[in-house]
Amino acid sequence: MRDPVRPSRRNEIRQANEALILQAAEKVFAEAGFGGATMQLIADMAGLPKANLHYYFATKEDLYRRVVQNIFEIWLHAAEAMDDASGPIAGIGAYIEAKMEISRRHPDGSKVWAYEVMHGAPVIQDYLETTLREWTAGRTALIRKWIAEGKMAPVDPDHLMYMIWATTQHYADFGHQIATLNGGPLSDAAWAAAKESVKAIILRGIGALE
Amino acid sequence: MRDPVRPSRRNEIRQANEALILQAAEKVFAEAGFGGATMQLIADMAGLPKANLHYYFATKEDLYRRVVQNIFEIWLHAAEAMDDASGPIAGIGAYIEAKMEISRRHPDGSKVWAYEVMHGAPVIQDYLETTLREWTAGRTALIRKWIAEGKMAPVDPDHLMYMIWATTQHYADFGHQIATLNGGPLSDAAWAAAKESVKAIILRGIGALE
DNA sequence: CTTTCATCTGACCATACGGTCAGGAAAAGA
DNA sequence: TCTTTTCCTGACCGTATGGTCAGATGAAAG
Repeated sequence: MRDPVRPSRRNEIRQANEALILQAAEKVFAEAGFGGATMQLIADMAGLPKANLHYYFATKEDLYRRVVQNIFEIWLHAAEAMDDASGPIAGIGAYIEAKMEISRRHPDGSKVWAYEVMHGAPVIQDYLETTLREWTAGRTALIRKWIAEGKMAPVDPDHLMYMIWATTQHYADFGHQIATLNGGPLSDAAWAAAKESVKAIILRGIGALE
Repeated sequence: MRDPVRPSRRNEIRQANEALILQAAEKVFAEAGFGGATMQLIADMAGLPKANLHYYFATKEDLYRRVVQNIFEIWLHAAEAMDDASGPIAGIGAYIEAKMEISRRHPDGSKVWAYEVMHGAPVIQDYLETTLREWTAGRTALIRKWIAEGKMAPVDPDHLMYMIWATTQHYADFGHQIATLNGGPLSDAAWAAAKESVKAIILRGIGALE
């Protein structure tokens, strides 16, 4: 009997190729949208024959769905720092930092998500209605608690979340526009300044005290 | 000689059909992206034969370019209220209100712009480098002036603009996600609350005093 | 070695796409 | 009315796309 924990050579091949394809697909979907992306382009970027893609992912939609799910899970994890915090300055500050860092490291995933939602979320509507809804309810409850404890001003928690999502993801989704206005991609220092600007305005804007 | 001011019957036809096609195109491009949109879909939505579209717009790209230019000009005009103001509370407040209203009235245009920028601005790169750059420089100069006059906190004007753009356009681009979390489209009251929330957080966040 | 099964791939197919074109219909001018 | 110009459209074309499949290749099991 084979040990399922220690991956066999075959499992290694499968995992490596799926990761390779997903990485290429994320980039192509981000650059061209679902309709503009072609399996041939993704195959070329992954360095594999097109037929091989269809061996691992039955259809273009399957592949796209996996890419969207990836970024969604990354975002969900970003809020863990928020839950452990005792107040908005630490909690929301850490969440903003985490989201900004994701925008910097995974701009393509962010774009694919934006593309998906903008077009009516045809493949992840169920996620929005279940996982994201519950997730948001939990975080807005935490914000309401902080408001009740007098740790921040009585702002609408939903609109606050939208502002955080919008602003942090803007640095990924509209990175090209920002780079053009900036005269080139943001440097390390410029990214740090962006983080601080966003944190400063939002934390002051919600009257965070602790 | 024909009077060029009073439009002839032919000019009426041309103007009406171009507007009809542009309206349909904006919707289809917003729903499907450039690659996912088809001339046939746009034609069906406009109620015209596909060949008729090619009579008014030579190529799909020409049509797309016109749609993108439309929303860009609408946005540029939205800042006029800002220029006339004597301080950030009136100026930035009015600008946010105007941008929010556009997100509500022209969500499709906003999505097409987002799509275009996200994919590297292939058809409006020159606009970003010229018109938008100058426009932004003018507005950040105004903000710097207000800061120098002690009318607001010394925030980075560029990142403030990004935050305003990101947040206001989020209500258009991610309107579907917001509607899902909200349990349906935003009501008139909910839109008003959103406007007030955004204005309150940002104006407090930049320490606006006048 | 033999068998088995996952992995891989060139060649192929039906479909749908953007765009063209010849010629008809309608409006404007003479 | 006759001519000219614009407007309109069904039919068509070359191309590119997502997806299929038979069969080759390579790894593991007996």
